Amino acid sequence: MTSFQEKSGTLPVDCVACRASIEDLCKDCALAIRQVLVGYKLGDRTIKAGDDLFRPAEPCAALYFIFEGWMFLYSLIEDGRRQILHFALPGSLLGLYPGRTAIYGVEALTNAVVCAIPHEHLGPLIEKHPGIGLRLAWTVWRERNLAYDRLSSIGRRSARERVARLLLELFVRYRMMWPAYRSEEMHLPLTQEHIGDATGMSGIHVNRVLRGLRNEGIVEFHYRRLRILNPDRLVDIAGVDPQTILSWTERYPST
Amino acid sequence: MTSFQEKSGTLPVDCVACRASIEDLCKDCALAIRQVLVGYKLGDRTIKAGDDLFRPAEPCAALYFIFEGWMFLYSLIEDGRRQILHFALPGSLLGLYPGRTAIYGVEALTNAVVCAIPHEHLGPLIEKHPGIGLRLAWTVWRERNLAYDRLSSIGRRSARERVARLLLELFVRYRMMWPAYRSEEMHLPLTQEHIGDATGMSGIHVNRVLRGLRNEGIVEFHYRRLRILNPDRLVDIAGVDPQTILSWTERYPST
DNA sequence: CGGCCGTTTGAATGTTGTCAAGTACGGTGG
DNA sequence: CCACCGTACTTGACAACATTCAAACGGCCG
Repeated sequence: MTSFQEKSGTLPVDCVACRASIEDLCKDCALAIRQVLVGYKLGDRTIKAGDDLFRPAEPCAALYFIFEGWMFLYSLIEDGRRQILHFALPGSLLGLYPGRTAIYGVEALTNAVVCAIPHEHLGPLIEKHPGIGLRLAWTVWRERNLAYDRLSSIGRRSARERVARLLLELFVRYRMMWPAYRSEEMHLPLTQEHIGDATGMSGIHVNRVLRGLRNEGIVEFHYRRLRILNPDRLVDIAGVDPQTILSWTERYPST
Repeated sequence: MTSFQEKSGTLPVDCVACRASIEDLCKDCALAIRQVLVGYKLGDRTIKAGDDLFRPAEPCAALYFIFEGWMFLYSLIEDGRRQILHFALPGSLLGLYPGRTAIYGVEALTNAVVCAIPHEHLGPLIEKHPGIGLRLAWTVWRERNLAYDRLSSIGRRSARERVARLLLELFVRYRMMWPAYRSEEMHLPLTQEHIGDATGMSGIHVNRVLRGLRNEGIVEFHYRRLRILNPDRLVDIAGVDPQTILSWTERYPST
């Protein structure tokens, strides 16, 4: 049984300096608004790799932002098979809307830190700062679009194309967060099983596809290390247009 | 080239009485807020069955609500294959956020009427009525959850289960709109091709699956007429829990 | 060094897609 | 009312793709 009340206490997140969580909500808001958010926050929480923030069908009492670490949303079916719905990087929004039980679970891939805003603070927060409501909607909207992208990939593309698309997505989203490291290599904390569960295929077949991509000098993924050898070919195989790739990383339009 | 300026003129939607479009945003808002929306509206537009409201990659200049008719969101890939992302019934939200080109297209399955709120009116509207921002976020959140449901279905379930789930979803969502007709029969304006494009399978295989379901006395779908013969079995095959089914139809929590 | 987890590979099986041909429905014009 | 036409549905045979099962290998950590 997980409860957001058990705050870590040891790791107070600095909301004002926080690059990750608040970016989409408050990039061009006055610094003041960030400080406002601090007032509505409940506390922070750390989750160990492999643990759940919440499980499927478990009530979820707060709105979370990931401050640090990788997590993923998943759903389970009766026979134990799992579908990964979304990989959540720092800045992702995690549980919205009070009194509802989540239809999916959230598990940490690495050790992670999330900050929580209790649902009952949400109404007052938005009354005071209406702009945040629209930004919230925009953040969810983006996640919805990403889900739609994945839907086309899984529904209409071959195993090879699906794997290529997922690796590309994770690479692009990761690199946006640390643009300083302009490397074609990254630490990707997944197993081939995870990739299979995210792309709707068996882990074993993921392996075969990866071998193919490696032999052709396109990408290498081995023991949680991803190397993009031929970015252009990868984009080509993934079959996503540049427009769409941009949409994975775009920020709230500052008018 | 479609443009929202070409208002129908012939069919002014009555926003105050409108059951469909505004329900989620304003169910327990004062009637006054509905009247406010009228002021922010641009006009209405009719779309003939088979026509697009907008095409993939086409800029989308307004926020639309479906007032009447069935539509669907789709994306296309190079070789012409299509993935249907979502079937939109009256009340669905259609294009959010300014200056962006949609990554998908929207086509009408039946003749349809939508009402449009220009993006530039959105900011002022929400400044004045902050509650609407949160409701907007909630609406999008629901669509995101629905997309996640579909993702598990397509990614992890057999053809038979996927078809069952889709028919169940459409039936449940449809019946919520007209609860008066408590019939197990409905007009479902799709071809088997549509079902295939939505479930990630070929139209031909959809046919085989439907034959199976018909032979077992579970559902009949023939020339746009859907009949649920054995609801319990259908839910069972679709493999969705009652909790999830409820989430497809739930409304904004009135606190 | 041993054990464990994740990866790698092969062979057999199964599900779904493709191709090709035929059939039924529903609307239109005579 | 009927003949006609186009679209959608139906069916079978075959091929392609992905899954499953089983076994071995590899890195990593105690």
